[in-house]
Amino acid sequence: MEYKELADLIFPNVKDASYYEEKYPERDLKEGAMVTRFAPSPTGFVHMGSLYTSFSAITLARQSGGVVYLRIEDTDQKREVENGVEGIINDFNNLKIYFDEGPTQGGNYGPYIQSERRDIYQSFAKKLLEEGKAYPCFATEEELKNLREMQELNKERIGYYGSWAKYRNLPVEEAINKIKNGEDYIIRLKSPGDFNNKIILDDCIKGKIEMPENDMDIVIIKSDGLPTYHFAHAVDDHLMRTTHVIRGDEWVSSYPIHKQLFEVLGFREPKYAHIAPLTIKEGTTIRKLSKRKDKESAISFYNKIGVPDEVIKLYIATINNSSFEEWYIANPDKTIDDYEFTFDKMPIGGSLFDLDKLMSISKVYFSKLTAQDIYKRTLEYSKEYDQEFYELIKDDSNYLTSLLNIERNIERPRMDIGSYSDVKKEFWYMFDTLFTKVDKPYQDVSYPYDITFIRDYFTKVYNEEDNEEEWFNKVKDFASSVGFAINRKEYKEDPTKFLGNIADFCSIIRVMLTTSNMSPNMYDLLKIYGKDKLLQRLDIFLKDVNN
RNA sequence: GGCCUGUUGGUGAAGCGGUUAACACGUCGCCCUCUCAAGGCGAUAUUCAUGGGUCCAAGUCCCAUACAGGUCACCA
Repeated sequence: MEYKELADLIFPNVKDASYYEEKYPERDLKEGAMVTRFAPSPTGFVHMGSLYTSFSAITLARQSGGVVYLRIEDTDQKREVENGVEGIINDFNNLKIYFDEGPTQGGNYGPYIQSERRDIYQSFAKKLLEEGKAYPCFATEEELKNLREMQELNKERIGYYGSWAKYRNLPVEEAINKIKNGEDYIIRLKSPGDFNNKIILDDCIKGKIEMPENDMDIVIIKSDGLPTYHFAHAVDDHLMRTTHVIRGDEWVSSYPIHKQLFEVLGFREPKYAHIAPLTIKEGTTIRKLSKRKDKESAISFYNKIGVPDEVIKLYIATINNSSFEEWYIANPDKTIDDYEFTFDKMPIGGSLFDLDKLMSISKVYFSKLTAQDIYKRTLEYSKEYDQEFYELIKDDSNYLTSLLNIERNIERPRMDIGSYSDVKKEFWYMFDTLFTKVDKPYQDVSYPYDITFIRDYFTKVYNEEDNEEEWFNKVKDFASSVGFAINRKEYKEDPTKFLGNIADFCSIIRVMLTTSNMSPNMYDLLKIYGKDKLLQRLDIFLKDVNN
């Protein structure tokens, strides 16, 4: 009776908890369907870590025929970021990642923003108060600090528990009086636990973990009337009928609190899957990938360098399930959606984030695209990030597309492009505007012999109409006539008999056009560039190199 | 400090009591080739942090030690 009076005094105008139990009934889903969620705080943007965790929640729900929803955990008003919620939702939209329920699309289990659920938490807190399972605590910051110091001094476990919990057994009338006097307070759980008891977390990923039972009188409602993470977790995941709580493994150690909360509230406990964090090496130490320190943590980083979102997803799938990569190599025509992700293939410890690996996945990804596709996306990319290149390619899709087609429509396509920005790096020399901008394009080029014969090749031999075989035969004939070996073995036997090998001859042409001795197939490049322009570049080349 | 977790090659990792210790990235050779990318072949862990133990048999189970990470708020 006294408890009831106290509860009514603290929360006079909230609905009975049973109201919410009825409002949010058990979901009608088929056997084995998982209900998962992604529950970020509204920091304003999505980063690799959140993408990684949400990926598991989403795929597991989808492939089991279940439901995944987005819940915003904004119970810390001090951490409020302007437009934080919108930012996150926008990022997910841009990545084409969709939730079944959430702040924007709604759903039957909302609201999906915790600050809008205040009354719900208070109803359940009131219920606990009425049952004597929670109590108001009037401890000041000062008192708590002293308590901590005392515990440190005595080498006791630190925290608000057992006999240290000063207000736990405060007579109810006194509590009522204090409240009526306007004293500040918060609501704490009256923990029924014993630290010497053992409980077991049967984690879907990590397996069985034994931990001591919780005996801390943790805060459930803060002085601003909002719940702590722990309390909100229990209430929300119960009411939203979550079956699998998939979250970062920094939460493992608070599991005893959560288990107890579910018990005290009379809720059925969900299954837990604790995901190991993405880590990064800094010098010799390994630490969690930080959204503030690490540039490769931001999705915008990949947008900027032109790595497609799909590649990020592929990379995440690769580290999320150890056998995905092998499967994907064996089934190149399938997509992520065709793969069945399972808990037992998820990493238990942290995974080191590896940008090299991501770029390698990207190259494979690009090699499967069509030239038209790459052109279209490069156009979009350069419009935003490289205006100069955009102007060069926007009105002539054929030119770039034909370049991108070199060695593409074959069984083993080229794998040298890993981002939209690589397109320019790969073909810049094919655009005169870019080429003439370079100060001395051939400054590092020199030959131990006179190369003016190359003019003869272009004026007398080179014919744009030739097919590749004819072209190469003529190259060989000409090279041979000016003193190059056209047979590798012959050249190896006695190099002094020749000016160089056929490869060296080809390299002169290649360097002339590209300034580099690495390039895609030369026959195609020459043909696409065109003979008239080749002669112009030849002039520049001979002038510069002879200097 | 308490509690929890992890430690397999240059890197990410597979492995669940008996395998030549997968696979991928990287690196290095050779082959192919007009170059590069790709591709083919091969080399990169006599050994799974260290020390004990259990067992006919241990990377795999147990115990210690070391190192690394997480967590111990009116933050999530």
